[in-house]
Amino acid sequence: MSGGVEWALHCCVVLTTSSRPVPAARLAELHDVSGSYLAKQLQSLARAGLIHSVQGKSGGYALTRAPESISVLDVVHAVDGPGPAFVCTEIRQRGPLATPPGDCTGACPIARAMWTAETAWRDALAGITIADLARDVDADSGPEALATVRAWLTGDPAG
Amino acid sequence: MSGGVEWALHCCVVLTTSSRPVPAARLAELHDVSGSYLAKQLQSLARAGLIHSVQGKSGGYALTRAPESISVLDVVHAVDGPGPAFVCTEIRQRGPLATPPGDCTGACPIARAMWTAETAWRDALAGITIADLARDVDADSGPEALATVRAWLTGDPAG
DNA sequence: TATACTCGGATAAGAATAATCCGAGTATCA
DNA sequence: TGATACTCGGATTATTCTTATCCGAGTATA
Repeated sequence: MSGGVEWALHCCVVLTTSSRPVPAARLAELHDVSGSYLAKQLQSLARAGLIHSVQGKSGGYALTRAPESISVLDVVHAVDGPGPAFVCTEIRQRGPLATPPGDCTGACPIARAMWTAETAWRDALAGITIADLARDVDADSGPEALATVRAWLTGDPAG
Repeated sequence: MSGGVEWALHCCVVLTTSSRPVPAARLAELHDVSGSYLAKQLQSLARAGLIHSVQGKSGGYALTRAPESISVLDVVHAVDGPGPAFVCTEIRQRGPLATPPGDCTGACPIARAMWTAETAWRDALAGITIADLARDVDADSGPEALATVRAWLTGDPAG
């Protein structure tokens, strides 16, 4: 799993505090990460339609949908791609004892087992929304935490 | 997820057919994969205690435990390592609005969400054993499939 | 006792990730 | 209305991890 997922999730959570677009550079400064690279993750989120970009002087990124309708799985798929983590190379069809292609109607038992587990993983991620995460942050650090973030994000660049 | 997991699982399944040690080179030929690299995965399995190596002229690898007591999760952990796929870099403790370390008693909500999903994934893999996979192969390809593999593995090197 | 076969760890090549840069476009402000 | 300053966007490079390979240590065999 690429580390960009963590950054993307944190960005989505803090974006729930601001209805105005937030520049990528400001998000990078808030999290103390490379702005040049965070831009890449934000572009992935934008391509997936989770956030939308606003160009121009007071532009930036803002959530496209309500936080309740953005699942953690949506973010993971946007950043890491929707493909399965386990890729079956059809080993059973290779070697001297290869299974005839006619007998390979479905996926091989090993791939089925791995994909079943991945489905459980995806179902768990699909059941958690960005709104849930924001609520958990409130529960952990108190409501003033995200309020402070909101003020910092929308405040004066001199900070 | 590294591709070696697929090879390791296939090797464990075919090893259920033979009580005698099977050389790594023979397993590689059966699956038509790089013998030099498959050796690396088998060594990982041996270090984890899932298989044991026998040196000498008629040596090779054999399962250490009964197939019913080796879970798919055991194999994945042996090859890919037991660490979590999602690593939390404690972003909340960085930047101008860093959360004080005193407030960070537990994992942050984002890490909790990701790790909950990983637990679901591990639970699914822990519930499937190598014996289950071998039974599924029988169901898919018929009992003669693994019997043929057994004969080929233990048979004359001339093939 | 010599031999041939086995595993085991240390060593290079390749791919994917992580990080960076500069050009295209738009709302702002004079 | 026009110049400007700030924004995003894709193409380019460095680094880490995975993949692949090789040769040396050890043991049952004959």
